[in-house]
Amino acid sequence: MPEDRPAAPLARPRPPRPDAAATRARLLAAAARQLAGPGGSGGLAMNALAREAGVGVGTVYRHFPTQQVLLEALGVDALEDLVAAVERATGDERPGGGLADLLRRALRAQLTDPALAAVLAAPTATCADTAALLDRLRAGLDAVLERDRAAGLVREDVDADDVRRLLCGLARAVGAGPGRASPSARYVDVVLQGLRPAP
Amino acid sequence: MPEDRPAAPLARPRPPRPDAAATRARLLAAAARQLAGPGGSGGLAMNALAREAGVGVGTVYRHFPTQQVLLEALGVDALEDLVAAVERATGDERPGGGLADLLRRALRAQLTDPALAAVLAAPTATCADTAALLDRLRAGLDAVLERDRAAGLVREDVDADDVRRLLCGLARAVGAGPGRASPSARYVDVVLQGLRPAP
Amino acid sequence: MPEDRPAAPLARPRPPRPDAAATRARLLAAAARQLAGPGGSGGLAMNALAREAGVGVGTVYRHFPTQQVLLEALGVDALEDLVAAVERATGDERPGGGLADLLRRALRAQLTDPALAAVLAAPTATCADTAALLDRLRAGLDAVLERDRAAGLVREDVDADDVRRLLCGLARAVGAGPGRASPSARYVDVVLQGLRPAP
Amino acid sequence: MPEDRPAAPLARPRPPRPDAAATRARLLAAAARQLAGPGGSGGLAMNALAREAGVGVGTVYRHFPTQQVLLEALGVDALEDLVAAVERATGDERPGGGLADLLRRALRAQLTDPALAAVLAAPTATCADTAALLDRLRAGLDAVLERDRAAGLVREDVDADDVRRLLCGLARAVGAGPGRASPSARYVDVVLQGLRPAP
DNA sequence: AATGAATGAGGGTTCATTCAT
DNA sequence: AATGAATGAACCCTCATTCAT
Repeated sequence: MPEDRPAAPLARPRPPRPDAAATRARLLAAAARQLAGPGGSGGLAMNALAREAGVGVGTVYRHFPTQQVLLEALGVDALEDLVAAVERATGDERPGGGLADLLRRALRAQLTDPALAAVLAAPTATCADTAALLDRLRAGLDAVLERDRAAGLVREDVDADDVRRLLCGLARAVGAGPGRASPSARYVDVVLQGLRPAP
Repeated sequence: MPEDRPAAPLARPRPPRPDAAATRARLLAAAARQLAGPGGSGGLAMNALAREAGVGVGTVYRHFPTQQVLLEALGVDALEDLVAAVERATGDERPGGGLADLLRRALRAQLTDPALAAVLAAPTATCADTAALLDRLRAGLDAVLERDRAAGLVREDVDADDVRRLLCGLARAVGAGPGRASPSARYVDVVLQGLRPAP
Repeated sequence: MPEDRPAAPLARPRPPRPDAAATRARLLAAAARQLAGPGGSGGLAMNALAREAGVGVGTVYRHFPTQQVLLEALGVDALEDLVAAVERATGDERPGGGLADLLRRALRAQLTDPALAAVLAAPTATCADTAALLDRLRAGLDAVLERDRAAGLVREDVDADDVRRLLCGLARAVGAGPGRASPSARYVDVVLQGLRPAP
Repeated sequence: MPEDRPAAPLARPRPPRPDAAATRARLLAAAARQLAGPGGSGGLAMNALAREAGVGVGTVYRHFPTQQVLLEALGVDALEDLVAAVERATGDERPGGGLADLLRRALRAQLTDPALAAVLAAPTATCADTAALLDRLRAGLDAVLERDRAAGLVREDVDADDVRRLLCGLARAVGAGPGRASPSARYVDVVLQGLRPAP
């Protein structure tokens, strides 16, 4: 078995040069700063980003041909975490425990990372990675819901996509006023209780 | 006849000339068209608005010095309707009935009129009118909540502003996916049930 | 007869303000300079034009929404002159005289004014004015050709559009080498002689 | 075995490595595709070219330090063919026959290969090869013209460079309208007849 | 009141070219 | 030789806003 041949050239786009990776990281950091940024604009202006990151515009475009691609790249880590949490919850046999936690975590993640909020709210993903993660998110949530539904803990008429949308709504509700920490627990509570089967 | 009175009675903004009123109406109509308009841009480009309404840009600025003012002017009618509904519900002695209706109505109004959604979500109103309406909205909602809370129908820890924010969240949830009619009833249901006191 | 009413509002886009007219003129002058310009680029960069003319970019776009519109505006005077000459030639009964003159004049005009060359070479006009002039050009040339053809002075198989295209070719031939004055007379000669019926 | 010879024989550009030759060929093919390519841009964007050819940009620059060099490299084959045809015509003793054929062929070649058109129209060649070919073209054409002039078949005042320029003009005339096949024969005819001595 | 010309910041994008690996 | 990351000037265009008429 030639375990030591230089690289696995299997359609894997080749390991990025280290300097390119560094640039990419700097760009992502700058973009995150900008997105959360003090202007509050939430915009992802490519030129501004280049300036902020101290690179030429072309470099931004080389790494992220589209703002959408950039956005998804920004959100992908948080999304991965979230998916991992969902899949962990899937493994849990006991009904009821997981969902509350997931909602709380998802809300917190959206508030922390606006890019995640944007990705969750966007109708469709551009990057294959993101799309795959969103699929896993849905599948995992559906599994959790199914389990809890079977235990009579969740309404019949709510599926994973409803949960995703309600999560977007939660983030918005929290964002629509002053105070970010205090209300979010209550709002999650409201939705959680609302997800139970009608008495 | 006081033909020579130098100015209008103080602070009362002289009744607008009929043609100015017509212009204003045309502007609002054009703006509404644009906001809902095709392209889904949702933007309120002043120049485009002027063109669409058949006036000069300057005229737009004369009527609406700020985009925020324009936005509030656009949303004010729907907001008035909503406030009226809330105040009607206030008059109703029977607990429990009004809130569901109000939520449904408010959600529908937001989906119909993006300007209302924006006004409800905005932290602060610029125009005195809007601010007053928002105050009345809060007062009315608080009254309704208080009544229902007293009847044990609503959680203790939710006030009018929470309801406003949750309404914004509802609009977002509906907007974050395909299908606008079907899910909205369910989502309102979820929130309504979630607003009840924990069992 | 109310001869003195302020203006004839007949779908005429209203007399431009004098200052706007001046700006427009400055823009056209700058554009002509640029087109002939030392960079030899022949480009019509809107930003560069704005800089050269000392106005903001927006102003350029206000006057000329498209580079094509600008180009046609640049060439329209020369085109009008040419059309006038053609139509004058049309009035001339004597066969044979006019065509030589027209070709010479058209070539000279193209060499003087690159915008005219571009307009003549372009497949289609964007502005109604230009299109109308091109139509008149064709009609006039066809009349001249018909007259001369009837007198046995011009080949049967050549029409106005062929003449237009050959004129573009002449301009190119002159431009494809050093010396602009001397060869052009000869080249026109060649084409003129070539347009006669084969012996 | 001279394993240690420091460099290739002076000024003779060492026979290219076979893989380099292949790369070069791929680049030329890709460039030709681009130049004729859809979008009709006719541009020779180096980056796009590299992508299309599946090499890095650097490689493009290694092979063709300038766009001009690339252009000449692209056109050189067609130019060689043309020169060969001219020199064959030179060998022909009979006056009159060759020129018509050469013009037709040259026009066709330009329409087929935009790079040839560009090279013929360009004031000066950058590459020695191209320059040499252009010299041979001129010499050959002059020989043909001289022969035909002696036979009274060609005007006195036209030389090889005029023919080159008229050829550029022909290509332009053909290109300045719809229909590429039909008019070109006629246009060549016009020029051919125009090149005869005035009657 | 109304007009619309002018402004110019700013965001989007492309592309020739250089250079470290 | 080859690579491709990085650069940044230059263009494109939109739009909020001001101001003289």
